[in-house]
Amino acid sequence: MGCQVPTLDKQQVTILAETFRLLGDPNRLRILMYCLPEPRAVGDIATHLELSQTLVSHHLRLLKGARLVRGERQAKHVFYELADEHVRDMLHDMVHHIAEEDAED
Amino acid sequence: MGCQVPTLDKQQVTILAETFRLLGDPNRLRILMYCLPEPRAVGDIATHLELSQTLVSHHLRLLKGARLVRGERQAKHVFYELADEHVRDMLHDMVHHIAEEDAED
DNA sequence: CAAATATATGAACAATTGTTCATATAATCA
DNA sequence: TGATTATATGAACAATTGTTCATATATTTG
Repeated sequence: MGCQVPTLDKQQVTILAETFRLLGDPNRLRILMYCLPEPRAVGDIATHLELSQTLVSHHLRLLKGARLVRGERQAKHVFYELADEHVRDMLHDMVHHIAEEDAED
Repeated sequence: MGCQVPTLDKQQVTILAETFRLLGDPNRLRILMYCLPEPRAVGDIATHLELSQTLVSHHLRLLKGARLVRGERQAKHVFYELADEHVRDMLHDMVHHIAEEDAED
């Protein structure tokens, strides 16, 4: 038999859901994916994804609040990157699973 | 160097985000988690999670639409279970990562 | 210092979404 | 068949959320 998923109580599930919710917006997810390979400046993200600077800032604030991302100031620029390896692995796993599901049609 | 996450285009990211969005609601996620160990009837889910039957049905319809869950009728009851092993693994991985992130505080 | 560049913040609005209520469909049993 | 149980559906509403606009803060450079 496979691994057991530990049972989470109502509150823990809500916390987990909160993370999923943040990943659930296309633009926010695109921002995360773009920051995956290397730290990116806000303006760079906005230009590359064709989003307004304001919108990118708002989204980054939410992602930062959930510790999915962290930003480091270098002179006039603030570079954002994934907060840690767990977030990176998490995205990797999800993309992997989604890709495999698509392939099975 | 670690594994590379394949670059997804705008549309693919949107599809991925759609899955995350569905997992982003606490009640929907609780329903999924409850169906993780074994197939569950709608009424059972509603009772156990203290949600209205209507609400559970609505959520199950969305989850089913995204192929996260599938239902099988047995007489008067419809039993829902996770659609496949990918969904199961996906949830497992996510819970795993979230749990580890919490533990690092 | 003022000007310029890069990012952040707050208010406001449109659109989406979770939930409820009322009701319909499906299946079983008397 | 009609009655009962289990689930599904549709409309309506309240609340949340993504986005924009205007403006503020921070950093560098003249």
